[in-house]
Amino acid sequence: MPEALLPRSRSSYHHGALREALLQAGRDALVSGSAEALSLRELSRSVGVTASAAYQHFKGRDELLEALALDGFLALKSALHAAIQHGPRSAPDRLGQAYLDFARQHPPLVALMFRPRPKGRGSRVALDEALGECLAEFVAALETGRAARAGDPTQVIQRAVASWAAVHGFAMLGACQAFGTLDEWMLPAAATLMSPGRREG
Amino acid sequence: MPEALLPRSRSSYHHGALREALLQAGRDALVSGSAEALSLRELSRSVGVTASAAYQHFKGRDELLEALALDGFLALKSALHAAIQHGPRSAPDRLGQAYLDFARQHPPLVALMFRPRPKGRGSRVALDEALGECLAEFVAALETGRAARAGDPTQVIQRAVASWAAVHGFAMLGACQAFGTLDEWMLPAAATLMSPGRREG
DNA sequence: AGATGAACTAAGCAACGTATACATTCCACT
DNA sequence: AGTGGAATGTATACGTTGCTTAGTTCATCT
Repeated sequence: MPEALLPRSRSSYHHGALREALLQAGRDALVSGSAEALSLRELSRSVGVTASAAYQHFKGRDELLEALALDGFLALKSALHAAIQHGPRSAPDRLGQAYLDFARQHPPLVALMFRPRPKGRGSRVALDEALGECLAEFVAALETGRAARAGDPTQVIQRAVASWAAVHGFAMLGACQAFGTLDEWMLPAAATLMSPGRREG
Repeated sequence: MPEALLPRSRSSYHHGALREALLQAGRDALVSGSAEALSLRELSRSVGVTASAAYQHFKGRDELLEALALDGFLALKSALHAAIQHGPRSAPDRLGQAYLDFARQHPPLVALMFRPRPKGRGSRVALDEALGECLAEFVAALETGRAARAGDPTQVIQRAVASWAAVHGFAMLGACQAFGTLDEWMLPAAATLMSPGRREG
């Protein structure tokens, strides 16, 4: 645990980095528990602070969850970016694998990131931005293949979203443990969908 | 509202069909609100009964949610079954369309149905059964094409799950309103993924 | 008629999210 | 250095939630 997230001194009145400490506690909680079970009071308690203190940094529980979701998208983007840089197999394959790994390692986080949005909330621009950056990684992965470069830009994006949807579907079905764990054939099937230029056997 | 869901008489002590009334109230609540926001107390209140009464029919809130999820899977199965029976275009296309329609019409329900399962809960056999019946509809849709019949059974199922994952991914990305609404190209792209024998222009 | 068990009510507990009022600490200006 | 205001924390309280326990009413069976 980085020192910066601890109170500056044992008896310090001010925490010093409460917002980040709360987010870190939230990340930790999301490793094993669902976002629904995440309690603002318990988070505050775990960092040694009153519940009301959290309201200095978040408008409420929902805004904290939104911050955690944004955090998750940034982490996902990093993971995808790292995956397509180098390694065996094709870039789309590596991207898909990285996506499924991420989803398998943080199921509650992914559920939080992609939960249905309440009707007319237009205030999620930061989330949409991060979403766009993730899409850019899909585009980048597809553009490493020469075939994809031929299509016009909108078609490239369309293919990127299709790829995203495919791996995301596998990730979600895997997370809810439909059909046991899909591990045996999930990965090859997902890879198949990820590479639109080829067909399986 | 069917008469069977109403109390037998105005001053009746016993409700008479409380379990189904609670489920119906839950379905109604899931039309506009998330499962997280669903309150057992408010549900009971809305059907004119004390909260404790619900515990005669469900072990707790979670079991009620599970019953609603099961209900959702049965509804989904019916929708898929009806879709592949007849209509224009191919059966897989119709199935995919029906799936996306269902997801768009009941986003909170779908989120509940496919939420990540808590680790070692083995008591969801009914849910797994309904899941299997939905998968059967995907298999049936794919088997209307002659190409799919050639593969061995495990490969057919693999293709069915791949199709499911593809449309499900689109449904989820659509539900969380990534990229605005994906309507413009979501459907054709999804249809592309659903029909593994063809490729888009 | 009397008993038995299912379905409900009443009352109460701990925990939650949130709002308000107050206390403390830090920063910037003089 | 001293001071005032903003930032950041505490204390407390309100209403709601899930759930438990103990009592009440009803239907049914012998």
